[in-house]
Amino acid sequence: MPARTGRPPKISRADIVSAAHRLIEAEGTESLTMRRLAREVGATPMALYHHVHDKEELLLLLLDDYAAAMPRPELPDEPGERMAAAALAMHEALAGVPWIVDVLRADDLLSVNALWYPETIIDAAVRAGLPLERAVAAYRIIWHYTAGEITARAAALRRRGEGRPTYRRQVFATLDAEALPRLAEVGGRWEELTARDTYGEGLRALVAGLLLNGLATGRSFVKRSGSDDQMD
Amino acid sequence: MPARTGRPPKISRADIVSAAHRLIEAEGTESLTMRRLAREVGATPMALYHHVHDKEELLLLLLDDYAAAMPRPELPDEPGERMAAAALAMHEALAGVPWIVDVLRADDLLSVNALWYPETIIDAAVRAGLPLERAVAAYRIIWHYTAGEITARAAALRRRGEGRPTYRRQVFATLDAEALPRLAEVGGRWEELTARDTYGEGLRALVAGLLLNGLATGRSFVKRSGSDDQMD
DNA sequence: CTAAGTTTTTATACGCGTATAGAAAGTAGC
DNA sequence: GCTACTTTCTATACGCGTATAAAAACTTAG
Repeated sequence: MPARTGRPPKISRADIVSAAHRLIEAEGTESLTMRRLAREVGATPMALYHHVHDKEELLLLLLDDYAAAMPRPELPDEPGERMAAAALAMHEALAGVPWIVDVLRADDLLSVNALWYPETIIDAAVRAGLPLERAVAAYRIIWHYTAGEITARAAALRRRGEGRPTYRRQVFATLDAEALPRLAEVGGRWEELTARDTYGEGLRALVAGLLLNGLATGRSFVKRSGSDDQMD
Repeated sequence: MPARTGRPPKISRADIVSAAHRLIEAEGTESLTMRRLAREVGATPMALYHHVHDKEELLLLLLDDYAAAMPRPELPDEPGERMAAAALAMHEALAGVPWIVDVLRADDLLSVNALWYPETIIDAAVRAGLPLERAVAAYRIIWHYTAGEITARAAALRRRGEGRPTYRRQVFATLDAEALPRLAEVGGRWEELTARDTYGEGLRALVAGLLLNGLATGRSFVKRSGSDDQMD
């Protein structure tokens, strides 16, 4: 029964998504606006909203296509390495998407086709000996770190893009060396140091710490200080 | 010489910032728009732009006031605990600012009055035995994790605020249990598990891993996989 | 053929951040 | 007092995401 009731659609969700891909490819991220996209598919802006709930959903659909196309890396067997490798792949995938920041305000799962990453990381954590609940927590912690790093990376890129007097230079110029000796010591090297890619380093530290914590009976080398594990 | 040349200002940067504070206090974050704020100080919207570069700068100024007023916690002496305590304080401070997400797209330093946090964390890392460069890297890694966690937290709050069918429920409903066994195993408990506050846990793991890594001569328990420490 | 019902598309409008151009309101030099 | 010069503020406009209401284009029931 291909005959449906109601006015026949002029555009489809797939049309919209593929037009969005084309648009981004051809004219860059900034050209992807609902109005421009509507012109591209030959409809009015509001027509789009019958096919996607809002712009954020559209970006998620784009990301989903993107995630589906990403190659999945060979994974090492050792659980810790496996977690790290999957997280690095996730990071690499996200870092390649220029509009990612607009979608990273979402939660931890992103799109259906991206679920391979949490699945793999959680599975590796379980194989490392963590109970399922803690493995989920470990994944989320890794996710938070990853999303935060990507966001900062995008911000840094943006900063270089604009001409602005960097603000940080101003901060370090008017820095009170008595109150903030370490920062003063770093001084002008801040720019240089923060240009380095420390994702891998942080990730390895994080994984090491998570597995250490999860396997040991003692909670952590850091004594619990009373205010640091409330439930929100 | 209090006599300056040019048209005398009707409003000042301080006026704007304090009006913004009032506005947020009285009517919530969403009411803070440049146009509304202009009405509040009795000027046209564009007049504001002679005192702040853009809205993001305004938010940074607000955050700066906020950071100045935040109490600074007693810090333990043991370096690892000290790092964690400072980071927890930073996290707590940020988590209390509802519009923080709009400002977290910025970089690592935020505002002048917030510099106490990086200073303290870096100092503690140095006391723990890390060379200065690695201490800075450690701080940035902690920052990325913290910013990411705050962003996700805000997203979760937003999600609860809207009525939307959660999308995650939909994801887990149509989940391919063969391809994604761990996620299927978690199933409906995802919502519950991800509502938990894991910041403290992740932070302890991170600090432990960072200090482990920094002090040991070997790089990490994770073998370097070749693609994970490029410089960008 | 017509009337009702359903789905999709259009028209219009709102408030947003902010770019640009120029008017307003002072001081300083003559 | 007039003219320059400087600083600040106003007027207008653009494109953005999207809410709301109505029109358009079908199918189905009678």
